[in-house]
Amino acid sequence: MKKITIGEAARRSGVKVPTVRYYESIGLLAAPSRSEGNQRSFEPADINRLAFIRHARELGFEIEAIRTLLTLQDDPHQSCASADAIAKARLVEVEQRIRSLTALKAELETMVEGCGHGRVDQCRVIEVLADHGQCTHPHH
Amino acid sequence: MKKITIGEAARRSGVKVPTVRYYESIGLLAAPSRSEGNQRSFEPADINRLAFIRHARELGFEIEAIRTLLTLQDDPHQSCASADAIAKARLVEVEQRIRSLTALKAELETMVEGCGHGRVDQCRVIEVLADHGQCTHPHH
DNA sequence: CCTACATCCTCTAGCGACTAGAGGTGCAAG
DNA sequence: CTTGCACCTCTAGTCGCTAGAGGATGTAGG
Repeated sequence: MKKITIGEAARRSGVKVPTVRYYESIGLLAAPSRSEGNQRSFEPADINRLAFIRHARELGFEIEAIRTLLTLQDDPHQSCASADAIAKARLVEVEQRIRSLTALKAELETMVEGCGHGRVDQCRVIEVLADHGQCTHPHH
Repeated sequence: MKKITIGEAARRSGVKVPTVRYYESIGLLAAPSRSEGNQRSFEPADINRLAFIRHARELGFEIEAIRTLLTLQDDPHQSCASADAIAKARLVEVEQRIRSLTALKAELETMVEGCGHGRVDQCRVIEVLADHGQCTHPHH
């Protein structure tokens, strides 16, 4: 058995060292065995689990959603309906967020374009912020 | 002078009561005068300021950016270059975020579509999460 | 074997922008 | 006068880490 230190686990999974310890502390990752000198010694499976978590985090899944996804992964004979539901919910969130950010972008563009680069009292950025009624797009 | 209570200030500005107190505590809003019984009494100008803050927050500006925007608003003879720069920076952020979310959306769609609604060991959602190499889009 | 240095350990506190709750006071209507 | 809501302050919690203190371990070179 080659021992994988936390540093190497971090490098291989792309999760930072303190974050690995954090995941262990919240029970997302099982506590690994320890060396004589009390240092963590990870298994290859832990690296996979960390990579899974990292990827899910990059996709914006919350820790609790990931916890559910991981329990599903741990028991591959279950129905994947929950995984499907979680992913679908996340998709809806992302679509909503894109819509709202797109409206926002239009708003910001109007602000920036309208700015005459003069003094504040003619500045459209400040003006639009002060008066919501000037919003051209129903972003909120 | 009609006194505006914190509750009415909240209703009129769309900022929640505890959040109004929070803004005061971090110096975003000047501490208002108090009634005999130590209750806050706001001016109409405070409502405008709160509405400004709320709108800026909805547009995703950070508190420190809003602090700068507010000092600009307080002195309308200044150049609006800073306001312009802040808005432009925010626009760049928003555009970046939209791009990344759009890639994410494609990823999630692939996951959800591929899901045969069977057991976990055939589930594409879990599979893709476990193996970053299966990502079709360079979202991260 | 000793030293230097990177890496590891635990623990606590901090980030942003609030939000929730405890425990108490003020105020207007019935 | 009492009911009941709105107000007050203060502390602690949220999420997902991140930073730092202060110390122990592991490894490579001399």
